[in-house]
Amino acid sequence: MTSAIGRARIPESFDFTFRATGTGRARLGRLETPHGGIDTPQFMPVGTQATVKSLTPADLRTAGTQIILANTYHLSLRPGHERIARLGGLHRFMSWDGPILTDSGGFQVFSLAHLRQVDDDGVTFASHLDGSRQRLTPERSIEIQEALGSDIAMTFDQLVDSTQPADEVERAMERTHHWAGRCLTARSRADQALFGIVQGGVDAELRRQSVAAISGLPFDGIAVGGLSVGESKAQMTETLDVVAEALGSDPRVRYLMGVGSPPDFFTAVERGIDLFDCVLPTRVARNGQLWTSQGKLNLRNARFLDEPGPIDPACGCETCRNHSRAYIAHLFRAEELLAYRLASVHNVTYTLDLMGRIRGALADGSFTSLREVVAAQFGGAGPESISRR
RNA sequence: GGGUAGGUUGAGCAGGUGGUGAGCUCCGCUGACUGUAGAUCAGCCGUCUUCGACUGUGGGGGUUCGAUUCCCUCCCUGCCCA
Repeated sequence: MTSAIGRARIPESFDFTFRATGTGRARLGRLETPHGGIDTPQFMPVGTQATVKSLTPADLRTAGTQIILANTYHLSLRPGHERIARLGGLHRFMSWDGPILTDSGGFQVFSLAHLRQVDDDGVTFASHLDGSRQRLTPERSIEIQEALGSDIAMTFDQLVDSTQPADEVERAMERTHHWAGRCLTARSRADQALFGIVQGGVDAELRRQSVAAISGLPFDGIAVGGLSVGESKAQMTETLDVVAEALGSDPRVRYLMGVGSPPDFFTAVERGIDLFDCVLPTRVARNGQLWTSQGKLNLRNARFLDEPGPIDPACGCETCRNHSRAYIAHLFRAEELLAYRLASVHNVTYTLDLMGRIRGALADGSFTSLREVVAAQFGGAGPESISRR
C-alpha cells in the first residue's frame, strides 16, 4: 500500500457517483461501502453507544436506515474499542451489518467543553463516566476508529460556537487543518474511508480557507462541521452557500454534520449536501415530539389522551399501523419504555421517508414544492436560531 | 367509652411554642431539544385587574393591638386500651 497521505483515490471498496439535478446545487447520488450502498441525499440515525437509543437493528432496517453513526469517544470509554475489536468489530458487536460512520470524538471537544483541555497536539478529557484522564489525539482517534472497524471514519477536529471571538475560531480551524493531515498519515486500513471536516465558524473568509485546506487533502469525503451549534438559521444558510461555492465541482460526497430538522434538510440539499446525521429525530421522540405530515406533535399534551387515530395517517411505520395517539400518550405519561421505542420508530421512519421524498422530488423536479409543503407543516423555516443548552 | 398522635394549597410533606405560612417533592399544564453526559431540561402549577394585591394552617367561638401558635367546643383520621 502506498503511504496513506499520498493516496488520492477513495479506498477500493468505496465509490461515490452522483448527478446534478438542476435544482440549485442539489445532487442525487450513490455511495458504495463495504457494508452496502447509500442513496443520497441520505440521513444517518445516531447510535452513539452502538445503539440508536431504544431501537433494534431490525427496527432500523424496517424504518429504511441505510447507514448509522456511532461514536469514538463513548465507545472507547465503554465498553472499550479493544474489546469491540476482540469481539469481531462494531458491526458484529451491535449486530448491524449495514454501513457505519464513526464520529471522531471531535464533537465531544465541544459538548464536553467543561471536562477537557485542548492543546495543539490533542485534547485531554476527564471521563464523564469516572473522571479518569483520557487523551484524544488525531492518531488516537484514527486508531480507535480502525479498531471499531467503521466504514467511514471522521477526522479529529475542533469546533467552536459562534459566540467565540474570531481569533479563537481561527485557531480551532487551523488546529483542525493540522489534525486533518495527521489523521491521513495515521490511517492504515484500506477498507475504511476517511472524511475531512471543514470548520471556520460563520466567517466566510475562514470557511473559504478551510475548504481550500481540507479539499486539498486526499480525503474520501468532505464534511461541513461547526454548524447547528448556536448560530442563526441565516448564518447557517450563508455559510453553506460559501462552502458550496468554494467546493465548486469537487466530486466527493458532502456531509453536513449534526443537521437537522425537516426544513434544514431542504436548505442544505439545495446547497449540495449529500449526507446528514442528527440526534434530533430520536432525542425529541423520547421527549414526546413526533414529526408528522401535520407538523410537530407533542404527545404529552392532554388532548392526545382521547385521540384514537394514528400519529400520522400518512405513515406506514409499525407505530402508525398499530397504535393510537391515545395509547402512545398514555405510555409517555406512565413512563412505559415502549413509548420511547414507538416514538423513535416513527420519527426515524418519518425522517428517512422524507429523505426518500426529497430524492424523488429531485428526480422529478418537484423539490421546490415539496420544500414549501414541509415548511408549512413545520412552521415556515423553523426556529430563527439553533439553540443549545 | 378512655387514652394518645394528628388534620397545612389535587397527593405527600416542611415550617411555624403570640408579630408578614404560597417553601419542597410528586401529580398536572405548556414549551424546548440539531456530529447524544439528555427516557432530559425549563417555565407554570390557590385567586385576581399578576413589576403587584388578595385569600389560605379541619369547622365555630373566645382571649389579644395581633392567633397557625393560647383557651373552649364540635367534626374527622390513625394507633393503643376497654
